[in-house]
Amino acid sequence: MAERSRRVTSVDVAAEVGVSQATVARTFSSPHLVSSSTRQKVEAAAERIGYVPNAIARSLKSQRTNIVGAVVPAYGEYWQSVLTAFSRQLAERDRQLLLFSFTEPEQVESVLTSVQQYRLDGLVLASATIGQPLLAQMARSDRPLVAFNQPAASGLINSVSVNNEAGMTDIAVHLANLGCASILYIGGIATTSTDQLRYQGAARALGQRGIACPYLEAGSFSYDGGYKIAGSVVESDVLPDAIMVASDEVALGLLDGLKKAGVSVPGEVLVTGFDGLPQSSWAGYDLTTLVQPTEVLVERAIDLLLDPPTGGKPAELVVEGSIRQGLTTTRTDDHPFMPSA
Amino acid sequence: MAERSRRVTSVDVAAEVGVSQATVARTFSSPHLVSSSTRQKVEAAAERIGYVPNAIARSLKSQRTNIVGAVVPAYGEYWQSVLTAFSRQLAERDRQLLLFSFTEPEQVESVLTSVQQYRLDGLVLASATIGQPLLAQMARSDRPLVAFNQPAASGLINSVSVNNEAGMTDIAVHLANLGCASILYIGGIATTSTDQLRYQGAARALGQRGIACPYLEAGSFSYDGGYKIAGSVVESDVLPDAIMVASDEVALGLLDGLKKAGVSVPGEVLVTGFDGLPQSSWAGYDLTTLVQPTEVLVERAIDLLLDPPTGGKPAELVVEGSIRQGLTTTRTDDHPFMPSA
DNA sequence: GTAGTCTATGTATACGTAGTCATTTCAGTC
DNA sequence: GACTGAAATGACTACGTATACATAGACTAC
Repeated sequence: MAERSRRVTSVDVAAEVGVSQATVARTFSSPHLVSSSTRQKVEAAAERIGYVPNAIARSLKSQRTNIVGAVVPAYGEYWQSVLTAFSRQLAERDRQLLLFSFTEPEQVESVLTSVQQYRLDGLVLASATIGQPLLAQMARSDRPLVAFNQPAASGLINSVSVNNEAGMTDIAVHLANLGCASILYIGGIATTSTDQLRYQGAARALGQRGIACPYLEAGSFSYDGGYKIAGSVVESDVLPDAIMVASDEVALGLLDGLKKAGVSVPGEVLVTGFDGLPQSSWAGYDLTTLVQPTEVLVERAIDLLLDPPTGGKPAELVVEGSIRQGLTTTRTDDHPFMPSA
Repeated sequence: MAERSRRVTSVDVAAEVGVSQATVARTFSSPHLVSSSTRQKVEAAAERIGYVPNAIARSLKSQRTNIVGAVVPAYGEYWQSVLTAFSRQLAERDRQLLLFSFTEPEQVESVLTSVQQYRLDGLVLASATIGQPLLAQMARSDRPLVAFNQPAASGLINSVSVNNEAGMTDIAVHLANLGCASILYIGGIATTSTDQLRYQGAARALGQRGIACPYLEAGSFSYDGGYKIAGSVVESDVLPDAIMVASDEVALGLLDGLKKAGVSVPGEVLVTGFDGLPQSSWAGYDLTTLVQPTEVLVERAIDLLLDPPTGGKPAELVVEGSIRQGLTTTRTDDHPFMPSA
């Protein structure tokens, strides 16, 4: 009692019950190999002396950690929701999530070297800002790898994405059907593949209908980016009929920026987003947006991690989103443009 | 080439360079014990044959994982921001974050048994819904434990919290100084210590000024909780001068609910929150709230985890928040009550 | 020249478990 | 009652590293 007791191991339990260490180990890792009578004795003894299996030792021996890593940007409403979905769904499959977050794209490289030290069962790369060279390097790893909503990774490693192009096309068609004749597109960061695909989806659909679609860059995928760029939009002589924004968070900033500038939505201009954040459906915004099927995307990604397809080219999963219509594209009577007029 | 090469270990590097395995290990874990010439040779060889230290084996031997666990609710804007802060600050200290999220309070117990298997360097318990019995059980663990914003844990394990009571007092005084004579308090979940402390801070300060402060429970700490309870508030015959809400997320829901009901804020009623979420300062809401110093709180928590105070009673850190005044408590001319009138 | 000190390295072992192989137990059958 | 196959268990080793201990050399100080 005077001395702090040593760590309790499976050997201690074995001694307590009078069986071998192997039997104790089997009781916890493959119970079906142990007779029910010994199993009960072992479990009782473990409980009594406070034995808890050591996952570190198990991982070393079995070469499996039951842990999945995720490299995710530290900021952004969208990534936070993705993270939550991963954590929850992994827990349902008895896996844990080891989080590697980063604030600057330059940090990713050093993060990845850190990642390699843990022999994780798999790794999710979730960011639009991991460059192709780095991806190619990671692809040589023998661990399952999945790029999440990072279209640039296609062909290099397994990837799961929402259909960015088709999604934005849906929104564009929606706006065109409402009679919009002039549409401004606000992107996040023009160099990201996500941004490019979404813009292409919009531009192509609108081009076919003879509608121009100038591109304006917010400079980030943040609320502030959208709020600030509202100023530039208002300064121009004439407002477009509608503004398509590359992401919900930017769109929410834009909405507030427009409101402050005295521009009415949807009265003077329609606004749309992309992602389907919870906040977008908050009554204060009620943004029309393309809802990403995040739960499905995450489920597919985890599938790819836990039993990866063998051989051949990397999988390239694309899942369709669905449009959610909000007040920001609900036509009102005083709307300046009338398709049938 | 035909055969898949084996995993590369420190033994392989040792053979390549012509030194012992111990020297290779020292090169990576205690470089100062190795001469710079050998170190360079070892590092070069490691790079050449693709050696990466195995953190699992290191952890098993050294009894340190360099990983901190966090038990956090899966939902809620506030917890997501806390999580991000932890992940980022831990990365700065060369630690990783293993995430254990849960959706129902009942899950916590099973999560904790899972947690024990990983011999983590420390564990953050961040939720208002972990009961005292469970805490007492965890307190017997030999690993550093910190309760984050969970006042009920005081005395049982190390804890770090914002000063809930003083913070809400500040808000109450702020409202009283604006001349509010009738104030309604909307709590999240009445049984949580967080909720209780915040209400006490409000009720005491207002009581001293002869202002009643009825308590209404939203039933959750969510946006929806606030949105729905707006209905109950509006139904009552007379609106209070102000509504104090226990958390920002609930307050944002309430604001939208009031707006939908046609109640003007701050025209007809003032509204305040607690937490200081980014969304609260979005122009669409501009909520008066008590801003938690999250970065500081997280820093203190990590300090307690990484070098825990020895002996004595558990530490009980309380950090002061600061009020941020927004439009929701900015008096307008058409305000129904006038303190000097 | 010798004792002492310090640095750099090697040897050997332990961390706690899973799984391979061998051995024992046992129920079932002719 | 001997044989058979399956079920249950035990002995042993490997997973890849960190570190205590020992040792060899280089250097200082008398």
